[in-house]
Amino acid sequence: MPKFSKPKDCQRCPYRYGALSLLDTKDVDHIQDNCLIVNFKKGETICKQNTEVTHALYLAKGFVKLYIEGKNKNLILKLINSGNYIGLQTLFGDKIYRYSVTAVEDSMVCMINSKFLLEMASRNVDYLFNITKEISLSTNYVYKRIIDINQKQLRGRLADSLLYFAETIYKAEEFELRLTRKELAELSSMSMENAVRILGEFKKDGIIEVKGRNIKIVDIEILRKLSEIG
Amino acid sequence: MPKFSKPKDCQRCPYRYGALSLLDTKDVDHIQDNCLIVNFKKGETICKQNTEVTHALYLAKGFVKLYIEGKNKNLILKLINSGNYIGLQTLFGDKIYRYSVTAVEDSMVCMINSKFLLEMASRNVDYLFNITKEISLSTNYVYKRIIDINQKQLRGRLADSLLYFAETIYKAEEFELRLTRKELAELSSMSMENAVRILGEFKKDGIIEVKGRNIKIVDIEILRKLSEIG
DNA sequence: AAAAAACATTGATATACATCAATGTTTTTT
DNA sequence: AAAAAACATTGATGTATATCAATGTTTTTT
Repeated sequence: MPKFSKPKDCQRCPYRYGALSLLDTKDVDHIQDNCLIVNFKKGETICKQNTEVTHALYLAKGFVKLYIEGKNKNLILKLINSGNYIGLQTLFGDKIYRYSVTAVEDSMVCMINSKFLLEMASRNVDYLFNITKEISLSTNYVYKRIIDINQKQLRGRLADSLLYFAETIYKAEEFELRLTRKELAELSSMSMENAVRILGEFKKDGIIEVKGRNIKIVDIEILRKLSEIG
Repeated sequence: MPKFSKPKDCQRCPYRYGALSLLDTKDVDHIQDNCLIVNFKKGETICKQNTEVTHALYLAKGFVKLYIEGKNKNLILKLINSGNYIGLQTLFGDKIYRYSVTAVEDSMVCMINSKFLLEMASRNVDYLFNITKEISLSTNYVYKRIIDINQKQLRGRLADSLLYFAETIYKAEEFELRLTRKELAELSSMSMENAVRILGEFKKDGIIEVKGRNIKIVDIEILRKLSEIG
């Protein structure tokens, strides 16, 4: 079960949001007053699709997956590392979560009263500008995803996922995938069986090395090519 | 070929953007100074995927399609009626169009220098707030599209498109579809042949009436059900 | 008004992918 | 340490959908 606590000192918090520097001391203190720290254990749900948005969610520590729940299967839209807000656009849109977020690893989330955050944003142009930028970039990413899902086939999509890990999530060509095969499949928009099969193919072809959840990318250029041809 | 002209009086323009009222007279005049009106004929490209964003595009008059160009086929993400900005998030993101926009009907577009618009937005919180809201809502829409494409099958997706026309675009259950069958297919993420086939099925089942590009929805409830079950 | 081009329709065929099924491996629980 | 549950792998089968092909209709061009 999630454990709650109040933040002590946001100003000097090692996990604090970069753009907090755009606010003056008083506003940061206000955030602190309107914030609750919640700790989630691996597998716990941080927010649930179709429910009302009452707080802005800032991922201070941990690793989470953001996914859309479909009838039979889910689609993992992105993985989020610490130091980022989770889905800002829901705050400004119609205030209903379009997705669910679950902790892939134990995570610490700062929940900031959304009404308060909006009010504060509407007083601080620089801060709002920064948020708008983030929303925009994340929208661009969804544009990329939608066309990849729509047009690439299995190999191209799995290559995309592997590149996503190497270039965006782990920033390394060797990493321990912290996802199950099923989750890898949900990220790549395919069945779990096919994710396994193609992982095997890539391994056989010497593009990657796989040992359980440890993956090493041997030939990233081929992956890039596979991603490109789709 | 597009015809250029300078706006005469944005303040009293019948096609002007609703949120212009959030700006003072001086800023509206500034917009006017930094704006160019361009008329596009049906079929002409308004902006092209992967090119640099230099202007904000406001659709004053007309009807356009916004689509992502893939290798073999395109995906129409949305249709845009007059009175709306076209893809605001590109202004705040990395300034590269993630999509192309083409006039479905003759259209009049106000092109506002993007640097100027950003500068002005960063001085007018209310205006920026309004823009952020629009970006957010449009992102939510893409979230919906991505899951529909990913999980629904042909019938469900075509039902979605028909409901989109009836509820959002034409706001009527009888309308002249201003798209070709190929475009309808690109909007519904399927082959043109299947779009035709399923349209035929729906007709045979008495759900819609079709005569060329004229469509009348007879039983919208069944469409809603088809959309829901996917 | 004729010719050309674009658009629309329908059936037959091919295929990428999911689903099903059986079995093995690892992790968690008791 | 044993049992149960979750996770992973591989092959066989089924199916939704794209592609191919042929033909008809409408629109545009000359």
